[in-house]
Amino acid sequence: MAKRTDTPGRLDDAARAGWLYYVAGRTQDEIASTMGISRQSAQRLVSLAVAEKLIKVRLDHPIAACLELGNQLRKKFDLRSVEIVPSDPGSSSTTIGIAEAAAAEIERWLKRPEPIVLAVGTGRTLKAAVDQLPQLECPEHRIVSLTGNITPDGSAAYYNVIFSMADAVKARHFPMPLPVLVTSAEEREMLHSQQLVRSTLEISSQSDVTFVGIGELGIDGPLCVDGFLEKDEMMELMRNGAVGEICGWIFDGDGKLLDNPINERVASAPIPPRDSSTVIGIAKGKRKFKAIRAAIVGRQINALITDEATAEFLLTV
Amino acid sequence: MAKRTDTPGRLDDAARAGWLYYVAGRTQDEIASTMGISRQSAQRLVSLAVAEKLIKVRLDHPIAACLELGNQLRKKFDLRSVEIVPSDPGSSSTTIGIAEAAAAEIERWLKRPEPIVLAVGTGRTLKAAVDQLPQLECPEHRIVSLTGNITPDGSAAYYNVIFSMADAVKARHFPMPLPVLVTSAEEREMLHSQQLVRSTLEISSQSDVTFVGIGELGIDGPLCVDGFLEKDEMMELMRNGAVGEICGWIFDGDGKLLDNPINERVASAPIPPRDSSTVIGIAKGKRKFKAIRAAIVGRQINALITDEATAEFLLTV
DNA sequence: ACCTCCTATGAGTAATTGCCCATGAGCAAA
DNA sequence: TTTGCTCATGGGCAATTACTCATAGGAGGT
Repeated sequence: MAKRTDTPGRLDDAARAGWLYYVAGRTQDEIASTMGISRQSAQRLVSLAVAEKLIKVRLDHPIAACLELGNQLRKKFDLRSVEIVPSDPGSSSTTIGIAEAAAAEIERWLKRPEPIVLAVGTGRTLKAAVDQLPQLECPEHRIVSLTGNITPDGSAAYYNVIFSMADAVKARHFPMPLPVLVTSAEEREMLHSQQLVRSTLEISSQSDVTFVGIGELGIDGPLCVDGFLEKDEMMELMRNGAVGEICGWIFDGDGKLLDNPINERVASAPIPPRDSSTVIGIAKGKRKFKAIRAAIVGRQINALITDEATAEFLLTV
Repeated sequence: MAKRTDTPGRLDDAARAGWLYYVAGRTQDEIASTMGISRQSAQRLVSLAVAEKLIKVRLDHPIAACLELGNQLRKKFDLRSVEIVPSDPGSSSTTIGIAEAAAAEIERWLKRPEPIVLAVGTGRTLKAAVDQLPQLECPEHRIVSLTGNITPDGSAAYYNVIFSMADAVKARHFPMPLPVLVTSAEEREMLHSQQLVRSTLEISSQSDVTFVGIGELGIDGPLCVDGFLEKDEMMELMRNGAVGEICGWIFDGDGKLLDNPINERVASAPIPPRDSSTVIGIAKGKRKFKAIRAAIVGRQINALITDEATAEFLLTV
């Protein structure tokens, strides 16, 4: 995953080829001859530009069906905002589409003139969204992570997105210098009382807008896959009615945070208050249906970015 | 030009198809079967989405701005090619950046398989560019100098670049065995009628590509600094509207060669014909703004390598 | 100095896309 | 109803693009 930097000019070339191809609309043959390389090399540069996410495509048209679904959802659940993107029935990706839409929404918030605090959770979907962000300069804003950046084995949590975000967005950013899960409620108390952590928690509580992924439970869910919970712990949770999690905070089918030993060990900041702050959940996909519904009805989130299929499910239940 | 709005659903479909194509990365065949239409219709929807600018493509890389500027310049002045490099506001160098870019361009030409004639002018910028060239073997090409290699005091002209070029590039090279300035139009006639000079002039007129610097006038400009003109001659020229020179050929603010005693004494080859040959000007910097602009509008050159700041100036005037 | 491994490159080929044309449906005017 | 026009459609085909494979060049290790 680490990017090769041994040929720094190569990305420049890729950018140039990608620009000529996508923006200027030249063919790869023309690009090849203007850049003095072979057609195949031109093709490689173009796909490199795509692979490196130098090329950002966005669709600038409200699709009527999506808008309508969004409106209905917003009314039904009293949400602050809902964004629906088209479903792609042929893809099993849990990020495609909503990542771009979330990136656009993040960008809109960051382009506001007045200083804001933007909080981010964690997860693959959010990571994919942040990867879509363009370079932005917004020194007036603050970006804070709700979740710790250390995994159980002591390494940096890959899906902690604030570092990726810092690469793209020039703003003050505040990681949470904590593990994701600690060993006991007491340890959490102790860590949270440290000055550095306290001030980060304080900032997060003042968040104007928060972007969070919504994780489903299950042995294939992120908490297990990323090694935060053992299989038997997961089974125990699910027996107790848990259906989803946001930033590690586990909730049941009504979206109520569970009162159990796991939640006592979650070191994440509390989700910013939904009455004073916009908390946008980003998630789609059948496996997440129950978790998303619970997060909404339990008001763990008050805004949503999802896809058509998920929206239709939410309207039927 | 007015778009039909009688089928409002059509743009939605276009948006959906465009989304599936560009964001979800599906093929048009897949889109067609998903949407229940023929492949051709899917293709039409996708191109409609592009034509209606529903699809916004953005390149997130520093050189994107340069490419965009270059494109605008190329269109505005009908240039064959334009290359813009990032400006370095902290540097007052008139060569940094464009020298490397020019070297890359020279290299691209020299790597062409078919034999070409490459002509070079003179000047510090071009010298810096040639110094960036790697060792190349291209015995099939010919490299010719447009300008003489003897200064008024009889020594070799330091900024005559063909000798530096010969060090790096193994090709047949043709210096111009003349002074830069002669004493009269008659002397020029006589010298140009020599067999050796005539054949060199003949080669230069067949140049496929020409690289020239653009000199500004003024008592700090190259013509004065290098001792080709006296201060009072320079003042006289500037009173007559001269703003710049290429290979010693002095032109006014409209890029028209001046009809005066100095130009009659310039022994350089004529600039190769711009309708049949690519003549690339290499220059940047505030002091050269007027000269560059004149060279372009007067079509002394038909291609340009410069930096962002200069490009922005050229777009505003 | 030699060897090995890795990566970039170019050719060939399959897949995909863009374009032109003939056709026919829809619609307005006669 | 007929006529004439426009425009979407789908087939066919040429152009363009993506992928696979074998090879060459170069860095790094022995």
